[in-house]
Amino acid sequence: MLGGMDDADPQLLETVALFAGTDAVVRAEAIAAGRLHDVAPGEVLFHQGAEAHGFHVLLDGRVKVTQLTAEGEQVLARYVGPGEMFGCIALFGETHYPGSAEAVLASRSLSWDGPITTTLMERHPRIALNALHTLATRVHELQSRFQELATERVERRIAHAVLRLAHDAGVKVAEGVRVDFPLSRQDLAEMTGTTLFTVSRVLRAWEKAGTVDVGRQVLVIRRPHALVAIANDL
Amino acid sequence: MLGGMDDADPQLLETVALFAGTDAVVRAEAIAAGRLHDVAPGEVLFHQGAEAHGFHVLLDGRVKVTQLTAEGEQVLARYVGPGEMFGCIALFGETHYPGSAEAVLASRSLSWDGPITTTLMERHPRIALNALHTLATRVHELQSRFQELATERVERRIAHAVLRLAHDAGVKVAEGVRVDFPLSRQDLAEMTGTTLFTVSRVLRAWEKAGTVDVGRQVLVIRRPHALVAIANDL
DNA sequence: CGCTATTTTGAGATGGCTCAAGCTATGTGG
DNA sequence: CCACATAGCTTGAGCCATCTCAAAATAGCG
Repeated sequence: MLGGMDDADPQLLETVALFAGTDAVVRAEAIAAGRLHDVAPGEVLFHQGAEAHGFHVLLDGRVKVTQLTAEGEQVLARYVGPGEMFGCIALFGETHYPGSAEAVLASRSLSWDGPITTTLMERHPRIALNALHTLATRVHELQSRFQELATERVERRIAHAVLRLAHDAGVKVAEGVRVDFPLSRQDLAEMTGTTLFTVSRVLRAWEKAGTVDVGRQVLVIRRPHALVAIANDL
Repeated sequence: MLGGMDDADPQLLETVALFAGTDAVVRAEAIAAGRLHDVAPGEVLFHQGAEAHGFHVLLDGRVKVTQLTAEGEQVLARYVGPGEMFGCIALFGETHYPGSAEAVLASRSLSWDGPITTTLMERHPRIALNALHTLATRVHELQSRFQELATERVERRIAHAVLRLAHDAGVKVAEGVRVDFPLSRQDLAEMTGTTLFTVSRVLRAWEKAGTVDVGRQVLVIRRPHALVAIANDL
């Protein structure tokens, strides 16, 4: 973790949705005003309940955002990929982070504190509109997940979660598509509102049917269309 | 439903969060650019799947936003109260409404189409920042509901839903706090991911314990603290 | 090569769903 | 003003998807 951004690559934000439609000068200004963080897998970027000190964009790697309940149960809010923003709820809404962010791969992020973010957006409304677009998409996705949890059985929910992971974090390999970061049964359970035991049974059944290959924290989707069929209850 | 806003009350938007911190001239400009809609209970403001034709602010009344699944099950996304915006996901994110909006009381709303909204926000970044604040709060609330659905049993979830309704749409009456619009067992079931039968049993049990009074589409909370105890599993 | 975290599998318990039947406010037309 | 229709609600009984808990197997790591 380090500050001092004078030597930073000016192209860092070129493919970041938040800065879409802004010109290079604005992006350079933003890079200069931000702080760059480098974290190793397992390192925590911020803790649930901590006072929000910034708003982040992930440049590289993968970050997992979780929420812990009062009873000690954990829920996995989402995995953040390169180019996505995170830790933004605290900044625009609450004053404290509603969840924790932990790197699951070596990651690099750029962050800005509240006043800087506000100034940036006031001067460049396009950035605020981009952020609105992203948050609107997030609300929509959360509503879909809520609907799934409210109306679908476990197997379908897991199928949806796996398809989403394949789409957002899948890399092509010989046998199909592999999720590009370590993913345990527990993680999948926390995403879909079930237990690691049930996830294990479901994945095992899929493996026997030749739909996926599973290993320790490894998931390879062999036949995506079979999962689509399960997800859509065909 | 009517357009032509020349005779509209210039104070219409004074207490609307989206316009907080803007001056009267800007609000007058916004009112002039918007369309006013009057709807009776049961009337639909927009249908799920329809192309988004606008972004709305509720001035008076109460609107229910629902989503229908491919299998025909319904989920209740939220109730919208005076001063809140709705139908905004479609505008900033998707191009079609992800849900339907139906008035549950006589209601009045003001709406703007996409280009007007964008122009307004580009000229007055404060409005975009206010919208960001609102959407961030929505994401946070949705995450809480998701967490509840994923980790809590039915009775606690219903208690949370009822407390939220009392807070957002409660009016003081002699016996306690009444939810100020017609609310069926089915509605509560669609909010909490359960069935109307289970909701009926739970409310009945609470009534016997003196915690609430229930009737046809009527709900009065007599002892909020008892519900808080249930919601927090004390 | 042993330690530890992860995963698998089994057996039993159960919360909440399903479906059927009856009940009761509320509104409506005669 | 009453009989009736209707939408909303209650209650019961049986079932089953999923959870719980225990124990063993496996894989990776130091």
